[in-house]
Amino acid sequence: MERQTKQRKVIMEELEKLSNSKIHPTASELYIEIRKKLPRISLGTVYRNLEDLSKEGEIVKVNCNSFCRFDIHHEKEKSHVICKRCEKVFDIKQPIKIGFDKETFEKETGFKVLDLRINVCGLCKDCKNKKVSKGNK
Amino acid sequence: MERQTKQRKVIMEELEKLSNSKIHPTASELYIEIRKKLPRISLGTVYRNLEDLSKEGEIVKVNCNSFCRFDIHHEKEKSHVICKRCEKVFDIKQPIKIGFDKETFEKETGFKVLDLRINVCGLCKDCKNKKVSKGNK
DNA sequence: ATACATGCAAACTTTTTGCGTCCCC
DNA sequence: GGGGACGCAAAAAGTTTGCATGTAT
Repeated sequence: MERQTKQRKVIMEELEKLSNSKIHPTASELYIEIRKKLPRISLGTVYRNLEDLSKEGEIVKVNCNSFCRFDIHHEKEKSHVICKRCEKVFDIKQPIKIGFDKETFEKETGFKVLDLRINVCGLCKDCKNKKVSKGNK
Repeated sequence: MERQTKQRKVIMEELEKLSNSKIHPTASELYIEIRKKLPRISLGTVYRNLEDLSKEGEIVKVNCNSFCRFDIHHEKEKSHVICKRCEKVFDIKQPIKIGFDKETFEKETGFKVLDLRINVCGLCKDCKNKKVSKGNK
């Protein structure tokens, strides 16, 4: 049903490659990378495809503070570690077990659960040790 | 240490009132509400205070898709239910239990954990039943 | 008194969109 | 061939910031 364009294919490939290297790029980081293969691709196309892929459940959009990062969709309940300062996203080794019964919740609330996100927010090793005055981001 | 201004006080009061009514406003929704009490307050002030309060751990900033919503900080591990379509944030009654050992994680990774967020993403009762064509948001 | 917060408006960043063209099915 | 996707550029939306002024301590 979705048209398989050159652009869409390369976007998926690059995101997959980066995600496998534990890098979860922003739209523009991915755009820069993809331009090495498709120099005429537009940022709008990257955004449009990432949005579609995310709606289809092919990839995961992780909301950081000022922008989003993207990850390929391995499992339904993948957790992400997010640094509040540099806004990088890291993976977590083993999945976090959570006591949540989707069926009961849906029945009780009428809410349709599409996915569960566990975000561990804090400061990464690099940012933790940087001194910060009030002004810093 | 933090200066107790009229603005800051009212922002906190209003957010508390709304949160207690299970409403988790965006910055501009809160701004509109606050202007009823402080007509000359600026949106910049609302943003500045929300940012500070969030850094101090007084409130929680919940990243939805296109903007953020705010909630007063009750517990360290409060979960939020987020509708992907209307981007409203709902509370969840009982806390979700999760198998995550902060100390071990910090020791293993060097990451400093500030808080844990469980986001249940999906479609709320109202949005679930609305027909959507590809164009819709 | 003075340092910090505010109001205002302009700027910035990220993301979305309209439109004419291209190309996948 | 036709409709959906693309490139381009402009716009939108949310958030941040510089500066002069006001105000909490």
